[in-house]
Amino acid sequence: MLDLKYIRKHPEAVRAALEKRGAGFDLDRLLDLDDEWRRKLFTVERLKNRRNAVSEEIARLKKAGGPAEALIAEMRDVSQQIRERDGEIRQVDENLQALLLHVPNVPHPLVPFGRADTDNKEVRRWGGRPEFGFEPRPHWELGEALEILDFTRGGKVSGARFSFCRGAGARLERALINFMLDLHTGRHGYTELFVPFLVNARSMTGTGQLPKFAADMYKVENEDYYLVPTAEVPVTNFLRDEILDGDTLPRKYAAYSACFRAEAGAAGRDTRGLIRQHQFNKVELVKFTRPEDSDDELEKLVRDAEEVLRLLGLPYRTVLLCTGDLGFSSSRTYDLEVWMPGQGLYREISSCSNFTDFQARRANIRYRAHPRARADFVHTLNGSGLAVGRTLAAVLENFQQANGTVAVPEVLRPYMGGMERITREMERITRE
RNA sequence: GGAGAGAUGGCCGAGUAGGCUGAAGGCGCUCGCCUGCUAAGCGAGUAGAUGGGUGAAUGCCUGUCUCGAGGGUUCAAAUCCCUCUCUCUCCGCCA
Repeated sequence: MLDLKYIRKHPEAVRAALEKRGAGFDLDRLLDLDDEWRRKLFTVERLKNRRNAVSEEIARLKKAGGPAEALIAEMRDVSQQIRERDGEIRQVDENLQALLLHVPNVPHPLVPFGRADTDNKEVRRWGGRPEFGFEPRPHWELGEALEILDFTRGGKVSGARFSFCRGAGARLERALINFMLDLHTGRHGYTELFVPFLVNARSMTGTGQLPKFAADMYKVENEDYYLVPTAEVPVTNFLRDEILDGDTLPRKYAAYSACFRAEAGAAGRDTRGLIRQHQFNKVELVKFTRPEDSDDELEKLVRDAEEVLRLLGLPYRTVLLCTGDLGFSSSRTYDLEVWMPGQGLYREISSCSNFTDFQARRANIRYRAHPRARADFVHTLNGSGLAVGRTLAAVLENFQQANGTVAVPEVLRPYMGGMERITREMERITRE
């Protein structure tokens, strides 16, 4: 969330930022509530000051054996007034905080203005699109033909937007996860975390999913547990309510998790294949930095994610999101889009964002620049490194052969027991 | 799930016959002194949030709140009562 004091001091700057995002938000109502809250606070604090002073006086009188009845009677009345006014203030404050949690982050000055994803700016492009001597097929056709992806049984066992990986497909999924984690922890200096897949509402609020996007998530009935939509939530909240030593920054974590998304409002979109599932795997990168370092760290984060695609040999482009396409909590976001030959389009496979102090303020994550310095909010960043299901789909489509088999990218072979090619594999039958 | 114990400042840890304890003491940290170097020693300082005032500013002055969370009793609660959460120990159950 934004700093209320900042909003109070620079209401026009905030208004302009919200306008650029195309976010319809009633800033005046928030400012009015803030004003009301401060006025009421001021009056009740005067009463409390009086109560504190007289209470001391009463203690002194009683000790000296003097008469305190008149003062006690007066305080009875004052305390009653305080109770009433505290109630009013609390009401105003709750409304104010609730509203504040719905204000999105202010876009970074370098973010291009735009209304929709068509206004995003491509910043680089890597890899030639592979030439096929045949019509490349989409991954769901390849996967089903090879019997490594099974959407029909996913539907039977769970429902729409669920699937099974089988045999070499399951192995490939696992290989990708391990390859990504090994790369980021081994060469990019991230510390691996394995995280809870269920988190509480406080965590969901910390990273910005709640309260505004409750409909996008799965909640466990009768429990304060949500299924994580991304490892960003548990990893960022890993350091919630902590004060970090400035010397330990930046802190970089890589975490695999399953991700669960309700995909409310996506009815009819991407109904085929692995692109939009209710459950998918992802390796997430999260950084905690000093405010002055977050711009540079975002660039490095994007490079770390791109490295995965380069090593796999998957063509991609990097896109800077415009103001209108920016996520709620983000100040600046780069998307990586991988080339999908079977569908003839670039498809988002990673999203790397700088949240500045927006999440840190919600989750109360601070640091001290020096041991005596006052604690200040860190900046948080995160990015997919990468979405595993979509990566698997991209591998199938980019490495498909004329005969319907799929070559295994060089870097994955050690993770696949040396397998060089995925062919249709019959169920193994063990005989006694 | 059953029984018991606990939750205090960056950390550890005092504080229950309610008032002068926002909080002893220690550790850590910062500054200064001392020291050939290191270690030790000496002195001072060191919670957070928020309102108001003031300043060009690092700030300074002042009020309020915070001893797991919420509620209650009282003129007054870290201290009494209720509810909840979490942690630890034992038992049960389980991967």
